[in-house]
Amino acid sequence: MSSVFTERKMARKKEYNEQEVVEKAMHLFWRNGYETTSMQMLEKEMGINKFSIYSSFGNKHGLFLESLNLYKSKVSATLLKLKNGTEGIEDIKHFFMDSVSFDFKTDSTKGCLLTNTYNEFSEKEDECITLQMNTFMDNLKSILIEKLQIDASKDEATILKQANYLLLAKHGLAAASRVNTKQEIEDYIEMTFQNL
Amino acid sequence: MSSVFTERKMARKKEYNEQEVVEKAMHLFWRNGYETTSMQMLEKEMGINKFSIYSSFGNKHGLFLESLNLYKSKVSATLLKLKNGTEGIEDIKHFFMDSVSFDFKTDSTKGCLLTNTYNEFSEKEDECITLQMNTFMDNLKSILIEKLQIDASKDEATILKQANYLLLAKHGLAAASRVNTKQEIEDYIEMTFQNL
DNA sequence: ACAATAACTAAACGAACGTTTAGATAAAAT
DNA sequence: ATTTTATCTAAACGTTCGTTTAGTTATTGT
Repeated sequence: MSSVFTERKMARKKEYNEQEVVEKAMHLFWRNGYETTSMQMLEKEMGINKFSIYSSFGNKHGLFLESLNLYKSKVSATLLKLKNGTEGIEDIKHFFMDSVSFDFKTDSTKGCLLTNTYNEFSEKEDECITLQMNTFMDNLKSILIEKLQIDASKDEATILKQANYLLLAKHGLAAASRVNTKQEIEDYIEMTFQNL
Repeated sequence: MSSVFTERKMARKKEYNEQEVVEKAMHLFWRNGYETTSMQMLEKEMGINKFSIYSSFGNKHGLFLESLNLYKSKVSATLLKLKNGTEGIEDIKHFFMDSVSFDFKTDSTKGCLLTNTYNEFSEKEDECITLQMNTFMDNLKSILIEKLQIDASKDEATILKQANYLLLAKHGLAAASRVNTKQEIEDYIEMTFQNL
């Protein structure tokens, strides 16, 4: 995304807002995945020409990274809420609920963009995406550990075990939000937290 | 796959065994997914020409279906073991362990072909694959319900809830087998069954 | 007013995809 | 031995992909 500082001499104004078109691109990637989404589809959905896409985002991959960042910025609110919580496991449970609500809000059949991306790119060899994914996962894991540590009675091994358990549960949860009903998912969350 | 009965007059013998080359195709699909695996890669891996692939399996999609069937036939042993078990939840737990062992046996980074396929095609609209996946999932779910019903003290609602929980857990498990260590996965299974 | 230039449209690019086909080869049938 | 035909090789097919480019339009600076 070109900075405002790099636009020295402006001969003609852009007829679109970059943030707005990224939002549209994000929804398309969210629904269809990276590979299945073609430049043609993006052109149509974003309402701008291929040339404009390339001049603003470099290439398809760059646009996808911007879409990922936008998604992350949108979920950062719920993540921050978890981070600032003081009630330990209850905060994590609320985070799970919030995540499901977020992914259900706009469209119930898309799941979590990050998890979808994680799945799609685990087969590929894309260092850039892999790094982004691992960073996010590691960050989430460390927050989970932090919350679990609030209960001082647990030893380090138990905490790590439970953090892993929750991370995998979150993964299954994201996948489920594309096929299961909201009730089934809430039941799943309920059961997941029964044995912590 | 052409039946032996359709080969009325054989003018020249096939230089390959169809079951053998499907096995090789399956491993390629397993590792890379459907879309990422190209006919060129399949040619090389299977050791036969594109013409031979098309004459034996119709097209890429047909070959993939055969690969799925082969995979299912391979996991059917562990599924049968679960079906014939009499110890309820303990059988399910063993089934989870067996599944992980199976997917770890050949290569630790491929996960479960069925789950991978389920993830990849959930975005697409492929009735044939979707039907195959749903059939398998429904079948597994009914078996889980059957095993949970062995404990007569549980009411129907609890059983359905637990079956869903286990189905989602199995999904998370399959995804995990591509990134987590065997120890982490066994810990996860242990925790999953703590409150059933 | 006019030159400079960024943003637009639309066509074309080369590469890769899944699929088909023309022709050579080898085994069976007569 | 010759014809027939299934299987082989290898080249080509038409599409679609992501990407680039040539040419037009609109805004800015002088």
